[in-house]
Amino acid sequence: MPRKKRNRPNIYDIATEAGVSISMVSRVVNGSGPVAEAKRKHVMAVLKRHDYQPSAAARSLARRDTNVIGLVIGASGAEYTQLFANRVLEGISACCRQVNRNVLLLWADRETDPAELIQDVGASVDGLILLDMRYDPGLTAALKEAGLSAVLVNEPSPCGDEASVLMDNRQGGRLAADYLISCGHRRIGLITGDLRLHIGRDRYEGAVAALNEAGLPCRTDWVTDARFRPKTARQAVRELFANPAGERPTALFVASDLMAFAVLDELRSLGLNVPGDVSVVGFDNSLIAPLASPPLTTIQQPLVAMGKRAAELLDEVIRDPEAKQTVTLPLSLCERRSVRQLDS
Amino acid sequence: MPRKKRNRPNIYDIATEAGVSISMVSRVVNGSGPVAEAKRKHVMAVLKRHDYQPSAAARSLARRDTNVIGLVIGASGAEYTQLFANRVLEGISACCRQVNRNVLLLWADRETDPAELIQDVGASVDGLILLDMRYDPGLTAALKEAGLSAVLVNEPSPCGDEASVLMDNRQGGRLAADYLISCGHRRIGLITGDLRLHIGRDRYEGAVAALNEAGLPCRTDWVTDARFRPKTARQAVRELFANPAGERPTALFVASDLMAFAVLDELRSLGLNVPGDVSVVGFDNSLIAPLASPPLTTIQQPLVAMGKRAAELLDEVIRDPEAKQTVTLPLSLCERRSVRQLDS
DNA sequence: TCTTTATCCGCAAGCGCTTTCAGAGACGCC
DNA sequence: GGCGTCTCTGAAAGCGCTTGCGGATAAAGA
Repeated sequence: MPRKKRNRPNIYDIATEAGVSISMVSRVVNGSGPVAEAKRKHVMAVLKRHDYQPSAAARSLARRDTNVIGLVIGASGAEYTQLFANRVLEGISACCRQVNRNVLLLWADRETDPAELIQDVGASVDGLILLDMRYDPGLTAALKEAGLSAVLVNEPSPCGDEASVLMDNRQGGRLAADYLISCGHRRIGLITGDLRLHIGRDRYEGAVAALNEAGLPCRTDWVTDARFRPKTARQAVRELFANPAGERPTALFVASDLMAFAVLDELRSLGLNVPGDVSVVGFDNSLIAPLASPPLTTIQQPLVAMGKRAAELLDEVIRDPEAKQTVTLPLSLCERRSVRQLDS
Repeated sequence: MPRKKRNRPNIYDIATEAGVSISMVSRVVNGSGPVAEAKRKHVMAVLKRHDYQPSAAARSLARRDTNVIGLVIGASGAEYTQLFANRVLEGISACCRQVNRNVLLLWADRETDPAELIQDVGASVDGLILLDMRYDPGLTAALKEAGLSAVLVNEPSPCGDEASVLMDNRQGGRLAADYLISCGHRRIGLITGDLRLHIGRDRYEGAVAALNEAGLPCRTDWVTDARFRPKTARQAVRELFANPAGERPTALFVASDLMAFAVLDELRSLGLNVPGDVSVVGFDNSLIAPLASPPLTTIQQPLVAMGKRAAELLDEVIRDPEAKQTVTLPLSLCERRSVRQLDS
């Protein structure tokens, strides 16, 4: 281990060269305390000249904070969950860069105990953003124990113990159904995600609400809980369109792109044309949506915005632990070519 | 800003309670220096009892290192590049966790100047892993300037200035072609990535080499440089199969899953069955591969392994900057259902 | 018993920065 | 001219940990 780079100038070097005390330099660097304008300029110049960069370690030690937040990415979902994680991360990163905060990456695979993880890194971060972690009461305890603030992303905090940022799945579901309705569809089928999960339930309820408000009955034989599983979704389609005699939906709202993808494929193999014979709108606007055939109209998650907001929120909560709140971001519609305008 | 959690016990607390000096505690914690076994045990017990966790900041300051590595993720590629980043990240994370090192996340969007970024974080990391960053000579300079070691992932270091971990695209291309050949295919078409990029070129050359070794001519009218663009790949397919009279390939090697996806779709709309009429193998084994219809046989990138290796390599390089080397990892075949065994 | 070595241990000097506190000028006022 | 009042500035005390070095203590050789 090389002893030290020791090339970087420290605060003493700067102070000496500028002919002032280190306190002076510190104040200039941090813009704290009163400093005569002339002197400030002068020190500033020396600072620039040397590309002075205060030692993060020393600063942390003196300030008793770290200027670092931890981002723990849960591996709760399947791979495609992580597909979303990226965008969120992008938002977080952008925000942190602005306020000059660093983000520590914590990967929580299935075996890692969240509490343990928190304890491990507790000393090296000011706060945590928990992404796609299944909530667990022990978590709140661990956080308190470590004296850390946290914000949950994509997971509500049951007792309001933590701040959280969510997307409005209900509104998303409503959006999808409303869109279909506005395109003239009256016979709309629902292939939902797992109704035992708030995420699946909300999307479903939103859609149903929209349907009801439009005076459209929600036929129970046209809704299937496919549990977010593409295979199950496929089967749902087969059942839905099995009977050539019976009445069929002209449009399907599918609660995830992944399922929608399978639905599209199944429809095709049934000889049904999309959007000619049946329209479909998905949910997520994941990377695969534009790749589908036809490109999938879907509901777009505000991923980057969620990341940004989470970072901001964490900032607030670190400053004032009582400021915790939960913010819910709206989704939007991303039109592509899987929905047909009915001109009836 | 709350003054301080100040609940965490520090080394003095431990020392006092154990009735020894802080040096003792430090030695026990770090397993350095000679310590009588009995005392060691005793101190250890106190340590456990309090869940003592040394302050990272203080330690960094004293040791003049940070125990943190930076992972800078370039946004060079499109979104789907980041799709891969995730897995690599998983590998890095796993490795770092083992050696108890932290990883700092640096997001380099298009506007961020790498050199500037390096200078910014230079003080807070011991080394850098550069993921999907286009190489640029200024980079080496910036690294040297900051006194940082680095390893490049997915990008060779032109002058060997940095360590790097790559995947063997050439071998991958060869693997794909060999597989097709072993399945009895003799008429094989190639839809390549951008041949001006090493990544596209290598995959192409590998395939050609395999073809040649099998005594199969590589018909120039059967290879198209589609530049990694799905649209262009589509068009290539149309041209390839336009003439019903002419001889057509029975199999296609497509240099990326994304293109392969488009190829599949185009073939379908041409009324061609996969794998009945034509077989296709992709490259990447991205998330979409299993979703294709039919599920895509493809070449699997050793993403997680690359991440692991990169982290290990960085460790070595930090320890001994002269130890830089470039390691190349092999790809493997991931069989699914888009290739047919010819029983001719 | 008296060195000599080996083995353990604690002292104290940092690491580079922040921040309190009190002192030093400068200024205006009575 | 003496005295508050301000405004700036520097000295110094940490923050919590590592580590070189010399002093104890114990074991061992003379």
